Amino acid sequence: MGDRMTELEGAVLGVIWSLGPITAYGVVQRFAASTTRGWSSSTGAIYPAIKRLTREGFIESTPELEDRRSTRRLTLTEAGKTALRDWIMGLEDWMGGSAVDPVRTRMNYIGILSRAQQLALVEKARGNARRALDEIANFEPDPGHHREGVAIAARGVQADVEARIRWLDQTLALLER
Amino acid sequence: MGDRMTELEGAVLGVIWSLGPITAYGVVQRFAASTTRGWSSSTGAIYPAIKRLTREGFIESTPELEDRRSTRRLTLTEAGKTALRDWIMGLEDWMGGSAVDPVRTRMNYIGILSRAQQLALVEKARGNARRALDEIANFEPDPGHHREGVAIAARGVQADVEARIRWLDQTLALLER
DNA sequence: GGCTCCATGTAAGGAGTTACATGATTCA
DNA sequence: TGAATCATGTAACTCCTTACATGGAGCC
Repeated sequence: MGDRMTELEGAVLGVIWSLGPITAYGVVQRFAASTTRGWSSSTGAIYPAIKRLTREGFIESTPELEDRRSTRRLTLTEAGKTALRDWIMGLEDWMGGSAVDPVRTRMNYIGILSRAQQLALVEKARGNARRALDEIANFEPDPGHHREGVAIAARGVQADVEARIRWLDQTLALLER
Repeated sequence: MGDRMTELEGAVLGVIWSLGPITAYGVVQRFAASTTRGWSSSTGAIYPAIKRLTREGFIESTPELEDRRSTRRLTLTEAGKTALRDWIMGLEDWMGGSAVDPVRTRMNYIGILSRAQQLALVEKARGNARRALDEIANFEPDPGHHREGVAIAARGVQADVEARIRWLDQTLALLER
């Protein structure tokens, strides 16, 4: 792609690289199963993305002959691997600061709420975070060929959610005081 | 709005509530100045959002008479305040887990990189995070009428980025070993 | 035979991005 | 007077979401 790839396109290349040969449907399932909420997992996003990436020559699509569904197995071409590397290394300067987060965004404006509502909001957020942490703990990744990166990312998610819970606990103590 | 508001719309209501009366241009500047990267701050997103919210009756727009630019000061209507409260309290179950993050996403696929590239990536991410932390430390929020929420959100951002740096430090140690 | 899952797609609509256009005000 | 900033907006484009459509495979 002459211009930069979207996060979805990059992630699709990554999934095909680590889990491929895989069907487009499999890619969709993979996104749906992610513990990280916010991934689309909608066919209306992923199929067109795969089509674009195929058109660029990054994905090779070979039909499964023993299946009369129009099943096709996807793998990365050499150009696709290069594109994946470039996408990963093309981390922008602003990435790695704090991303937009729906909980923090809302927290800015809790002054408009009653104290009871504020407490309810923070407790709800903490409940959400705890549930997410459980989900992460129980999650076992697909047996892809390359586990190291997945394990590192998983620790990142965990550290993130744990820090959030500590923050919410402090906030709760502050508001209850 | 019959259907749910977007994050941008909610945040716009929040900014107008906490900083208003404020011009649309001022709202744009406020987003641009945010330490949280990922906010649009594009007129092509914010002006139409304000238009939608005005159409819904959430924003009142009064022309500034002593200014021949078409300057208008925005404030929230009562319906707008209710909508802001509903948006804040309408935190979905999945919010508060981990959001999509460009650094973590890429980390999943570092297996395709050489060890040198892996180290470069992690170091770059850590540099980004450190810079973000500095920016947060030096940031002083606008003197809005309601500081408590802003202070809480700021602590959240700080905790988030600090956790990220610890994670990246560990990852670096792991990869260098 | 019917239900569930596998598998691939498209159509309509909405929201955000980039880039452009226009003009007033302020300050050196 | 010229440049930077204040101030409002639109047009084209891209991508994502929701919803729908279609049909084969596997299992009870």
